[in-house]
Amino acid sequence: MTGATSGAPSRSDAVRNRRLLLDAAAKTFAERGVEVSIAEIAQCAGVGKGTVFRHFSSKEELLAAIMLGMLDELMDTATELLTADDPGLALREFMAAGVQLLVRDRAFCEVVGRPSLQNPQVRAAIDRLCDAGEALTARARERGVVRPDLTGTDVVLLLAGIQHTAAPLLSTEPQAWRRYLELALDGITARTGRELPHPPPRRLPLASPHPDSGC
Amino acid sequence: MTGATSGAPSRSDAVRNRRLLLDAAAKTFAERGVEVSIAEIAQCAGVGKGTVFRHFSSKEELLAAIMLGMLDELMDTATELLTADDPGLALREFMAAGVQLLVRDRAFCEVVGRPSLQNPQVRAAIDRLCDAGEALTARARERGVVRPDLTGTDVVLLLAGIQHTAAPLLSTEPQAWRRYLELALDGITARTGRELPHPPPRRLPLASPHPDSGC
Amino acid sequence: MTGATSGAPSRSDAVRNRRLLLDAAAKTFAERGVEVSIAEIAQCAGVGKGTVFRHFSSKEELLAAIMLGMLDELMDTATELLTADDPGLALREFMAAGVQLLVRDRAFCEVVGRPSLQNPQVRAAIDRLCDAGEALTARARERGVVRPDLTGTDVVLLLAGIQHTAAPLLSTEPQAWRRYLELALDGITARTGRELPHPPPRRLPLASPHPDSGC
Amino acid sequence: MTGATSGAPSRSDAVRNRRLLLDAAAKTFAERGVEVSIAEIAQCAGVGKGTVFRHFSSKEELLAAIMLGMLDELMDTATELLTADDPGLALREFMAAGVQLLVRDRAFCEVVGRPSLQNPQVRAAIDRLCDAGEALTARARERGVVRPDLTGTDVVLLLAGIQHTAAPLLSTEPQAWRRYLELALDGITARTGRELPHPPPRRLPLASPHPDSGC
DNA sequence: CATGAATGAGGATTCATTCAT
DNA sequence: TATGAATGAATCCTCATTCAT
Repeated sequence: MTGATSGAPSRSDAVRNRRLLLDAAAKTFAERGVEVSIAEIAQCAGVGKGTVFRHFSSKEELLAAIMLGMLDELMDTATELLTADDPGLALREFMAAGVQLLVRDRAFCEVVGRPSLQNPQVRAAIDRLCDAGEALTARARERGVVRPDLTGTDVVLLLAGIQHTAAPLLSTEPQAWRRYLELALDGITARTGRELPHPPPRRLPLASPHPDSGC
Repeated sequence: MTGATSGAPSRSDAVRNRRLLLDAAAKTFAERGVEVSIAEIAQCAGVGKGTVFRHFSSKEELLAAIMLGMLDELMDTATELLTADDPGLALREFMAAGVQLLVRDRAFCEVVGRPSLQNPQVRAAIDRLCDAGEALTARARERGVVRPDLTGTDVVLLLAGIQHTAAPLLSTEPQAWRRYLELALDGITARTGRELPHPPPRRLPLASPHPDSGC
Repeated sequence: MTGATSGAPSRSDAVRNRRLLLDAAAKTFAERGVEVSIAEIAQCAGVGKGTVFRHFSSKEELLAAIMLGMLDELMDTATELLTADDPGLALREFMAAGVQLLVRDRAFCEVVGRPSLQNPQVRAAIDRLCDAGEALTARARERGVVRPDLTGTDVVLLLAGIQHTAAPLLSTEPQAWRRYLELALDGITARTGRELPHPPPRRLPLASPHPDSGC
Repeated sequence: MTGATSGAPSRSDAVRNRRLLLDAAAKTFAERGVEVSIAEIAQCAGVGKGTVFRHFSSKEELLAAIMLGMLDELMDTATELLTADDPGLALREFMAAGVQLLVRDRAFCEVVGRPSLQNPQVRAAIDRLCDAGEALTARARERGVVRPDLTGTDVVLLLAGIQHTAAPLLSTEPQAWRRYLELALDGITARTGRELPHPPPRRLPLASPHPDSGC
């Protein structure tokens, strides 16, 4: 349920430390991005650096665990919203929840579409999220409240896009994302008759958009 | 017009090296982001590390020079489009140009809304770009082809948002951004009668969207 | 008493390494001056560079720790001598101890009156040393064995002066400083009736004697 | 006469550049010490870096040339004073001149007793200076105005010692050296009956007082 | 000759990760 | 098991010196 990557420890203090660590890491990553040092996270959690590596074999893995937690959280929201009465409203609420998550978490933003996403479990979680997004979208499509060629993956991708649109404003206008969410909603509900130009994505390929290349 | 930050050298070999350097840096930053080391850029340019610092007194300044070049390029596009016949089409073309620029350059994406933006010249260039965006938007607003409360800053912000939306797809679908540009255009041209929820931004504040905080 | 700047580590290996480090740094600084690289000190101590920075957060701090140790040592000598029977002899012994310390340590010489002295703890230690010097001098003045306008700060300043006078000879004549100490003692015990020309210093201002200036 | 180390150039612009360079280097070394970069000296002289190396094959050599100039200047003073009426006053004036030279020149201070002094021409100039100092001292000794075992080398060494004694005060009390010059004069004129403890130096050995040693 | 561009060794410092206690 | 000490690769940057223009 938690998306733990390492086998969950059994001793109670270990369990407690893992919790402490995840909370501290989540908070620190959220505030300062993926660049925070392990030392800082450890200090924030009140444990030694060694303990971090006992629970997570690398920084990468710790980051993945945090990201998984957030994805799972959003996934839960999506699942709940699947049973909502108004599919259009449900979609809007899903998007609002997703954007808010991103807005509150700097690392989450940095990770989306980046190498860390190569982690298989994170990939799987995103796939599940896209599926849930698709389910929400399908309901909205059926009701005709969104354009017919909109996919769940589009919706998930838009979350990051909306956050990123608002990003430069957020420090002074923490709610500015609502403006761009609204704009996006107007975009996806527009019935223009025209199809969107590029074939709809089904799944995220998850490779870096700017792959390395020799010189 | 050129956006050069350091005085251009006059000797032919220096000019050539500076060109080599800017090209290598642009290419490397574009592909790998702002994290690439100076050593790598130097190697890519076929010069010594010291030469980089002869031309640009710090990594920051080199990055700023590249960014300024790109911003100026986009600015030029905007200026040209200001005299186009169809204001709606002009706006679309401006946005397409901007998104394409971002799509091709990882560093450019990373720099937008981030600490590097603190560089005064880059800030000024972005302000100019927002002004140009506003001019383009104003013309479109007057013709009624975009919603009345859309600003030039909205438009500039959307560039990064659209790029970011498509980012995870770009390595396999390099043109995917067109899909989200279209979606955004549908959003900004929608005449819903409703105002967008958050007051429109006039200028970018340029502080980090995720300010540090203690633990 | 110990003059440690960083909290002393508790683990036995760390304590040992810190000792190794301080000894190596003291020795290397003493022999080669403040310019020695951290790498060299680390190698001399048989530890990695990182270990140096674990114990001392910067080269400056390491240097300060060494200097503080020496100043404290001299301070202890001064304190002991304060209870000696013969105030004149006590002053002489204090000066001999101080000059010897300087003679043995190149970095200590370089640090006196130089920017490193900006370190608040080192400044404070020097102030304390001047106070102790003043106490010793006061006793000698009362007995009439030194000129009436001689201050403790004069005495402390003379330590460096005497060392520096002898410096060029020391490699071939390690005891040459005794000659100039004697000369200085004759100077400070002289009862000429004339006052020394410049008002006596009370405390060391500690700014660089050759401040920068443009060209 | 100038102590040039490189053959004096013949073309008039080269002569002029050499002069410019020496003046700029003297000024810059004086103010900032031996650590100033060649680039800065070149800029201060208004010439290119290459020109510095055309005239002086290394920074070391440039420094030596400056030092030679100063030593020659002091030497000239000494020579003049040899014909003065009052040998005691002459010695005092020589010492005052020497200390003032040091006080005004940070590099000169740094160089005395340091590796740069290994330069043969500088060594020779110092030897000559010691000889001149000895001549002045001899006259004073004959008149009985200085202690009988004082040598010219003692006197020269004392110049640096006096400057160094006053060094920490000089930025706030530029004339403080006069206090310590007086103290030194009282020391060397004292007729205690006792001989100074260490055999008088005849010549300066000029090796670093803190020779390197392996670890 | 004069210039200043290019070089690259060297220096301080950071940080993920390993490992002895 | 938890700790934090040790490590060393990697990074940005400086500067004396060389050399093409």
